[in-house]
Amino acid sequence: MSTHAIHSDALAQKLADSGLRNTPQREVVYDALLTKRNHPTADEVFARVKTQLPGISLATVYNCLETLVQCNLVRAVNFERAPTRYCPNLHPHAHFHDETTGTTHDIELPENLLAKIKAILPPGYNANAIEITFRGKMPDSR
Amino acid sequence: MSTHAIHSDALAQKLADSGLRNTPQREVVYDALLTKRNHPTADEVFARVKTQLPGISLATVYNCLETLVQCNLVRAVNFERAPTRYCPNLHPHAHFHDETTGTTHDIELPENLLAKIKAILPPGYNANAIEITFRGKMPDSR
DNA sequence: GACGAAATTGGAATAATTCTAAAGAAGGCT
DNA sequence: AGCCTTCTTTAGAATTATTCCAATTTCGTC
Repeated sequence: MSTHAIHSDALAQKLADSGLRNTPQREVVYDALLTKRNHPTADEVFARVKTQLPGISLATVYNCLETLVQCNLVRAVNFERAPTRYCPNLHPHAHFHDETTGTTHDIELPENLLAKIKAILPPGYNANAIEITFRGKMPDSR
Repeated sequence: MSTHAIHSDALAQKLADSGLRNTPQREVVYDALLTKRNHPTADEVFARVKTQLPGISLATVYNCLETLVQCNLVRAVNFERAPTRYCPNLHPHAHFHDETTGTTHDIELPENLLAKIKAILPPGYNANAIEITFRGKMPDSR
């Protein structure tokens, strides 16, 4: 069984839950994110999936990514007006943006800290998403 | 002494610290942010300052806002590819983006919590900026 | 196998921001 | 005061990520 096929079941399931169809395009896009988890942009995903599905269009890549975000299989990560990046890590986590290399890295976010952060909201404020982003330098960015 | 003048001293000081000049354009842009602190976009700032300096250009508004950000007088706030908003609140704080109205609100961020958040970074990671953004619904957004 | 809905496609359109080159102000120096 | 250099502003063009559009294509269902 290929890596591709391993994930396609979970994908098909989530899509079905949302009343959406599974398609080759959605599979290769999702697979591209899972295979190399370095927060690619839509353009980068496009480049990757073209090798597997040469006829795919950039518009479709955008559509598929949006669909995956809607299904909660992928998170869209925005950083200071740079192109949106996509992240298949569903655990609660923050992002660290390395100024030197421009790369983005996941930072584990303990549940109890997440709770503490949510607790700073005044009563009545109801957050259904939190985004925490660091900018700075990493040990090995020379 | 006008509100305008009250702030222009601090502005002139910070600009001088960075080797930059004070100009009428920079003053009215900064004043526009201080007078109505509702996280305006560059376009909104442009609309405000035109009443005081009719000949000002949008490019200049962008330039001035960028200058104020460089001087650490203003923070640029980005939320999911929406136009950048500008915030003259220099205290450490998070942002809450109300899904219903599209408005952005400052949320006080206690120093010790900020320290705890920074502490999740692995050794060697050096953050010089943190951005924390909530998305959700506020009590009074009907 | 035909029908209707959903998905994909290429290209045009959008919109925030940045770039560019020229004109305008401002401070320093003699 | 006058000149020189540097910084700033300006208008408009350019850029670029993303979305929109209308026309196929695909797919599940009857």
